[in-house]
Amino acid sequence: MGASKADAFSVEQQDLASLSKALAHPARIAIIQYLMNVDSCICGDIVNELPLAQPTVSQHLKELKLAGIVKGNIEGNSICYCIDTDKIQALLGFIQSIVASKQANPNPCC
Amino acid sequence: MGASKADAFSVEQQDLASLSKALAHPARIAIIQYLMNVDSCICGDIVNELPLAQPTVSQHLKELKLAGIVKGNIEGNSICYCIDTDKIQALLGFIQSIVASKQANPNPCC
DNA sequence: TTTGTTTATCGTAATATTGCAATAACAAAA
DNA sequence: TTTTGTTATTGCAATATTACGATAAACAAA
Repeated sequence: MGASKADAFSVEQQDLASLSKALAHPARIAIIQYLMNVDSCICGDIVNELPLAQPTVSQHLKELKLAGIVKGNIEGNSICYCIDTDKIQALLGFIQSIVASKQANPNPCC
Repeated sequence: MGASKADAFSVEQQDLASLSKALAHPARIAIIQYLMNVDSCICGDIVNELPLAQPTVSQHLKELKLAGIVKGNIEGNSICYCIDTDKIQALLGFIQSIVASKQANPNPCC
């Protein structure tokens, strides 16, 4: 036996896990931080910013795109990548609810 | 060659990725949701709530504990697990900043 | 001490992720 | 058309994760 019993969980649980997984690599965090700073969205030089080869960066971008955290526009020769906040709001809401529930209800023991 | 070039990234990027990785499995999302609902923190029956065997649940709990998202107190025979919001605040801040930066700065192209 | 209950650890098989060289795909420029 | 620049895809090796049976460890209650 081995991996992936994910189907036994709710769609919401799977979605939150997928979004988290998209953020679960330092290179993908770095890509997001870069996209936040650049703001002019003249991406394409993301490869130069990261200590990784071009195919690896492309693969990480693909995962971010698939998770709906980033979207890309073809812009002539190169591609313009930007942050997409639609999907990530669900994860934001979940993490906010964790913090809020703890504040509203300080645990009796720990 | 293969996996793990994580050392090439900043500590902050690694920390955010680690926190995200801890959330990157539906079982661990389910555990957190359960701990939020129970609020009396009489854990231990988490195993009955999940479609997974006891060693697997124990392993997921260990990962959450290691990431600092959950902490456990020995309570006589069983163990009382609760949510720990200390570490997760960093991830909350990061995701908030993603959404905020996009609102403050709607991209020119996508 | 023995028994039962509860959680952790070990060992291992199945599967997923990561990283990159090689190469393809494609648009723009020459 | 050929060349150049840019991003995607393929294939594969290295490594990490997931899941669980077996077993250990810890402790309460007989």
